[in-house]
Amino acid sequence: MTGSHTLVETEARVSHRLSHMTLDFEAMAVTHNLFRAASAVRNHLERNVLSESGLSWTAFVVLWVTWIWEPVETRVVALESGISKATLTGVLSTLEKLDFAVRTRSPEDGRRVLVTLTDAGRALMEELFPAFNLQEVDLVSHVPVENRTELATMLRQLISYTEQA
Amino acid sequence: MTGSHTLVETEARVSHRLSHMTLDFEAMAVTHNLFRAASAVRNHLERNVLSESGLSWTAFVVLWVTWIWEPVETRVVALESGISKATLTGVLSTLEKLDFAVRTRSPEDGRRVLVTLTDAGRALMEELFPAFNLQEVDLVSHVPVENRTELATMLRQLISYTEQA
DNA sequence: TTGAGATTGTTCGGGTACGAATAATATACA
DNA sequence: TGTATATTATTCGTACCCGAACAATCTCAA
Repeated sequence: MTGSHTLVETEARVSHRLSHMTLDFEAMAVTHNLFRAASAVRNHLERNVLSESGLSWTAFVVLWVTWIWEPVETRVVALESGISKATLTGVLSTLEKLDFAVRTRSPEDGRRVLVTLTDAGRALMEELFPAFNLQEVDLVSHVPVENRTELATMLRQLISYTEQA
Repeated sequence: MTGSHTLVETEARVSHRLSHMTLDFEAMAVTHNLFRAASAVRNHLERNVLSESGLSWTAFVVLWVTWIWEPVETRVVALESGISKATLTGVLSTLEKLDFAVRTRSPEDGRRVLVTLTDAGRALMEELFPAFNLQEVDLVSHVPVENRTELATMLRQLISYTEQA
């Protein structure tokens, strides 16, 4: 998953390609590992928890957000799920086809659409979420206990940068 | 980008939904922030560096990997880029159409395909990569200097879990 | 040397993923 | 009252994304 080359090898190669430029390898390592970790963890959870229920990663996240905040506007679901409105439209159509979620037009504002889970959707989440969390525990088991809170904090600091812009 | 709800609110809601179950909220916070950070940083870099060159995130990563290791087998490119072989086929077709990369069949092994950059591809990377790194520096500026190496290390620990499985 | 098994890249089908354009609805101001 | 402006979800076009099935190629033992 990480690839066959070490970070040191990669840095040496990059230095060679850009020996005339000043680069911040530490910043590079952080973003590089951030994406490797995210995709590795995501693929792992998709294969070990989500695949049997036929749910994609994004579909699960949307279901999760809805489960917590229902009834909730699509605008909020997209924001909380970290996807665009356009993407959400497609994912919601999938979830409606699978009979896990329902769209309702808001009575107060005709532009808004509210999302709710079906009973099947709620049942699925009650079964899936604990299994999901169990895998998450496994996943972070390689990070020393005393560092986990700090890791979450630093990740949040990364997020905070993009928010202000 | 983070959404309108705080982590504390979310935890309270989740507790309410699953009050009868034991959950590890710290593990949850780590993976949650991991994905938020990855997608936030990715979107930020796509908008601020990649958009003007018409390159997608994945196309850039593939180009980057090829740039460093060329000539390189597609199998390795896929592995290093963190995408599947199937996805790479499409991305490489895009890069060939844009005249940034070239596919060559390996002389020694008829199954293998080697990837190389065109002159245009190399020129693009020499221009793009420093700009990219500059943004990366900006991105990590909110993480205290003395913690950055540790952050990279912890992310690598997350990756290491999925490798063994 | 031939044929079973492994490896590699592509194709296929279905589902994200985004920005831009669009249609429907609501708001504000004249 | 009406009309410009803003806000919302959807549609559209293009590109990614994966697993599974596939065809081409290589390996190695009988």
